[in-house]
Amino acid sequence: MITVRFAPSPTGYLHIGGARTAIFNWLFARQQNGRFILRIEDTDRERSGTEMVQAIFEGLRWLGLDWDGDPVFQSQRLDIYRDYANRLLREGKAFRCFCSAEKIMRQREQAVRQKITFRYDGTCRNLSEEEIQQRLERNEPFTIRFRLPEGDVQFHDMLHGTITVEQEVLDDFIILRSDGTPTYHLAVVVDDYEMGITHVIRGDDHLSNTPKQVLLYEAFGWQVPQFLHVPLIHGPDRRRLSKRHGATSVQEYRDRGYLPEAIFNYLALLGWSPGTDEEIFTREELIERFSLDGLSKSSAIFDEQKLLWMNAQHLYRLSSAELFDRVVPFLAKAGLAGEAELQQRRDYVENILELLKPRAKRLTDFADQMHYFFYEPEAYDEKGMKKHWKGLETAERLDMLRSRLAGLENWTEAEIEAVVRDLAEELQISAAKLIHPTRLAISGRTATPGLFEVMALLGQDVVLQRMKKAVEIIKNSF
RNA sequence: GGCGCAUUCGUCUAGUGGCCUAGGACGCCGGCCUCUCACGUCGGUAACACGGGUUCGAGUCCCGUAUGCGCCA
Repeated sequence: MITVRFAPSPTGYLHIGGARTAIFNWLFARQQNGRFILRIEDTDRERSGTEMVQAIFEGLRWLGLDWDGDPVFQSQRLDIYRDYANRLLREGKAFRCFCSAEKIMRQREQAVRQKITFRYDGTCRNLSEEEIQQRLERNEPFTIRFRLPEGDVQFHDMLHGTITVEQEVLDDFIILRSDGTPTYHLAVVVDDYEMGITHVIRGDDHLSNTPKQVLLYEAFGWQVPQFLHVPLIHGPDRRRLSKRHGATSVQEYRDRGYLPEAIFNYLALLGWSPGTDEEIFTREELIERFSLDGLSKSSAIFDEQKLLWMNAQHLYRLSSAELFDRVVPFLAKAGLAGEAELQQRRDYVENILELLKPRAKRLTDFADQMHYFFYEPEAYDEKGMKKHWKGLETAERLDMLRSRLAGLENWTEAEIEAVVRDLAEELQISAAKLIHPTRLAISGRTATPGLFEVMALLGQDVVLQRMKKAVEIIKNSF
């Protein structure tokens, strides 16, 4: 059985790039009936507050990425890493290094100045037993360094193929810091081994680190997992996606009215292709279609335009009942109406939603477009007034239409339309000459869903009242 | 600076030596539909980084250069 993992560090939000890596792992696990485990890499953090971790969980849950078993916290495994470091020490595959951080820093700076690559010079590589004992007794702080073996390092990456790194570019790297905490390389190898990870699917920013990890696997005598390094996501300026590019956390997109299924779909297709022309997929379809060999090797730029389009696609596919549940919090937040009132008028709201659905791209688009379904217009589109309310004859026509509508017994879309079109014919004008002024009168806007649908939904009383008010306004403006 | 990885329309991508006068999608532009706005639909715009090879034939294989990204930080 395959086992994969997603191993974020708790930053207080789920990063878009991390989310995509998680999606690839999850898709692979679910398709293979394998396991998808979560590991929180919180050793480097001074403080990894529970809120920071909760934010990650929340983001994953929102995207529908459920994980198997309990998450593993590196911060609770410090003793384990120390034990493994000591094991390498005992076996002579690692050694204590008493060089101070300051000394190493100086050497590094000097290397930079001389434009040469810094490598640890091996000062403590072969200290005598006595010297080590003496310095230990003096309580000198030390790090544990891995003793770099002879020979080049080679490993296989499922995407990139065989990668060879010459021994010269590596050095005796630190695996345990002087404060007893592990470095990334040690922790990741120990954890992946203990968690039984079979496939390490992660961002290719880790590709350069992999040789060191392979060396550790070999030193421990463990089988190396399958590696697969996926390319990173970049911003429009081709740099690695970061805060500078605006929203980078899934939470921000959620708050901006994006659907989790749309983010999921978009991210899955960013760096992966099903090999066909289809683009809109549900999570289930993606599980079915996903394949590691559809992954692309080059980095992809995050294109919010396309995400927006995809969001609209998923929005449109939602039933009005589903849409209702999703959009209510946004309507309430925008102050359109309280959640209780919206629930009470559920049928009415769902009908409105149905009309607005093909016109919305985000959940946040609805509140504004729904305003006139809840409140009488206080202002009218200025350009619209100039264009559609010019002249007293408009008021006369509107008034005529109003009284005819008042006599309508069956307030339905079809009946309303018949009244409007008949009147237009009688007056020998185009129906548009009635439609546009009326639209402005009842919505205050020039752009709405089909007028007759809107009128039918609004109800006879409301429509007549608004038309009456508009007639007055037009008359008074002359 | 060293090393690693990458390079097809503005963007996401299809393409695994002849099916490629390079396909799809987003965006943009235009037409249709139409009561407006959207949706939808039809059409257009636009790319194999460059230079050498290999081959009867290269977007596809090899080498180099350039550029970008990443790691060492």
